[in-house]
Amino acid sequence: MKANLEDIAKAAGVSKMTVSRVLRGGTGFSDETRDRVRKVAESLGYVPNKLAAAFGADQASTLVGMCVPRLTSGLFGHVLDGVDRALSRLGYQLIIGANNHSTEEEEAWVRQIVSWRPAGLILSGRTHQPGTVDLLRQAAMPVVEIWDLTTSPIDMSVGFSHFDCGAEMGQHLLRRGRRRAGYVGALARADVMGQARLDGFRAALAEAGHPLVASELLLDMPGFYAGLYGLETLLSRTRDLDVVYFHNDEMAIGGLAHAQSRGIRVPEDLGIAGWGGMEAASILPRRLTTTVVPTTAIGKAAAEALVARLKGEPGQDVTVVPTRLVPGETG
Amino acid sequence: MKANLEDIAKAAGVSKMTVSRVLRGGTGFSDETRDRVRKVAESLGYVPNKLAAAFGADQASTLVGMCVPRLTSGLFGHVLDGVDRALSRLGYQLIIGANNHSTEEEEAWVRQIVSWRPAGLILSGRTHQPGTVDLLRQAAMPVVEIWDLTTSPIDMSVGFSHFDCGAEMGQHLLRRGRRRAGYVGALARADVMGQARLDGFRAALAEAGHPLVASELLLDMPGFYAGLYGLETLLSRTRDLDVVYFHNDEMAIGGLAHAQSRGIRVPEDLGIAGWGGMEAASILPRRLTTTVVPTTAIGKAAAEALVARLKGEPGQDVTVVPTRLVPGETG
DNA sequence: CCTGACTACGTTACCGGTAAACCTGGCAGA
DNA sequence: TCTGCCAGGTTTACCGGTAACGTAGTCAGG
Repeated sequence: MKANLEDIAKAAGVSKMTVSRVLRGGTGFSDETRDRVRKVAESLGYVPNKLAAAFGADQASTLVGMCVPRLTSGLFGHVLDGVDRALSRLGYQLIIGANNHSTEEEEAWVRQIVSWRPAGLILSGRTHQPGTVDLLRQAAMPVVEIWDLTTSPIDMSVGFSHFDCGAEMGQHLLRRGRRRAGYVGALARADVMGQARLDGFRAALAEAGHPLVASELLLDMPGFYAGLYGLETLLSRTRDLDVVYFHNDEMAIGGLAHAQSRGIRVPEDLGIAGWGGMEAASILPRRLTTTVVPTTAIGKAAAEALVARLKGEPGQDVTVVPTRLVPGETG
Repeated sequence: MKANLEDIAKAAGVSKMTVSRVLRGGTGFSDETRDRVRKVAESLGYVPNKLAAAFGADQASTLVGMCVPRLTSGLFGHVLDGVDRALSRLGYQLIIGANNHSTEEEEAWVRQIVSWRPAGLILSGRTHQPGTVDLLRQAAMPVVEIWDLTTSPIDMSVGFSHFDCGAEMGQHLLRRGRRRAGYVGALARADVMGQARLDGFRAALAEAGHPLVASELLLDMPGFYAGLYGLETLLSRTRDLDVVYFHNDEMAIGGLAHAQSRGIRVPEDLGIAGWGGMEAASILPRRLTTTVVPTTAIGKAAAEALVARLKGEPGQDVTVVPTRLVPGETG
């Protein structure tokens, strides 16, 4: 990388400050100067140095950090997409990381990223290490917590309540006449948001006087196989269930596959419900009963909240992005 | 962000160079000095400034850029995951972007990222704008092109041949006795890699004397619905097919759903084959015939090739990561 | 006792931008 | 004619690190 502002300045016969102003589209130069500088910059193949710019100005870089639980989650892929579209349009660059549902890994990541002095951060979830929160508050950095809503965010929050998702599904299944519900989940210890859905589900059932009969929590990635084996295990312990709520749609589809292989009729013998709203779920022979999460909208809203804060525009600290329970033909 | 090296230096009664050496774990200081400096840094809540470090050293930052076609693709989620795990373990940070299968968008992204002077880049595909290639060659930056193999990479390449994938599937279906094949794809104009698979498929069929009968290329995201409608459209034009090859597994599953809804028996009336190896495909009542792509392995290999280059270790320029055709029960 | 090597630091000069203060010539108005 | 102002610049002083080099003190060996 050879050419810098000074090289251009010399070649164009102006000072490097003038070059800086021209290339950043400021004012205080004639049209001829502007054209000459631009031409020289072009011919020298000048590539701006954001490192120096962000460092020198000692403020607002155009880096934004985003930390998600897992990069392999289809849902978070859409959230990332929403964030990326909104930010790249405005000239920001996105640094990502995965915390594997661990607040310790999240803290390590945050420390790395903060040392790049980013314009802002987007974190997933409302649970963080105390040190993470201290660091971010002290740095007075714009932070958006997404996915799981909190009324007392570090800075801003965009999302919905996982507890309410679980409760709503519980109420729905009760209205459909289900009385003996089970639950199949995964990553039990680490995934606080899945846990919150289970808590909400359990609470809704208990309140109606038909408490959760059994649950199976696997220490595994929440995918198709986990759903399949999870339902198999659950049914081997307790045959007497009339509906099973799954951690997410992938697991629910795994559960459907297991039911089909055992000749269990869905929804006659057993109801099945998922969570997340993956596209595959809506195209099954029987549409999956699930909760659709507006993933891209959350990403977009988070990015916009962050940018509004950066520009000093007023914006609300907490943005609720509603989920939608979609009654299918499986529960 | 208040404390910097100088603050620590003053508080510890040493020069800031000594603080720099201590905090970076170098040599040239006594144990007492080390302990004192560390203690002071801790107590002041010092957060290193990588911006200044990368700028001052005027060389290799710990940023790595990665550009994928779409962030919503399940396959690329796994590639990202492989890259992220390998890089974050070594202290690198990942900047991502999506090019939407457009080399123009890719070039815009590359220009943005190069101005951060990253340690290296990972790009998807072998097709780039001439300006992109010039820029990268001139910057002498380590670059790994992944996904579609090329024998003449900008710098390094990790992947497999999409043409060969298509050809192999063509040969497989011919061996299974299929003679009248169709193809359903998406994003026809922009997705050169999907196009390469089609080319390979077409070539294999033609060579065997049973050329492709019909194809349907949708200008849409390659998802379940596109597969469903694509097959419907294809069959409305040409009923006389005995197998259909799809752009990817998601579309193939959409195709399966359409076949089921129309009472078309798979594989008796119609064979169906996909590509990619998504987990869902292997759990269908009838396992999908598809090509499994080692996504995570490609990400890992790309990251490792990049790091090897950065450390000056010898490594091969082209790494072939083989795909695996998995004969299922649908084709 | 002098020399040379080694340890444990300190000093200085940058890296490539940006902000802010500072020039300067020409022209309008008093 | 003098003054003030404005367009169109230039100059200077950083930002927070790092590399390269300088230097005082110590110690062993000849």
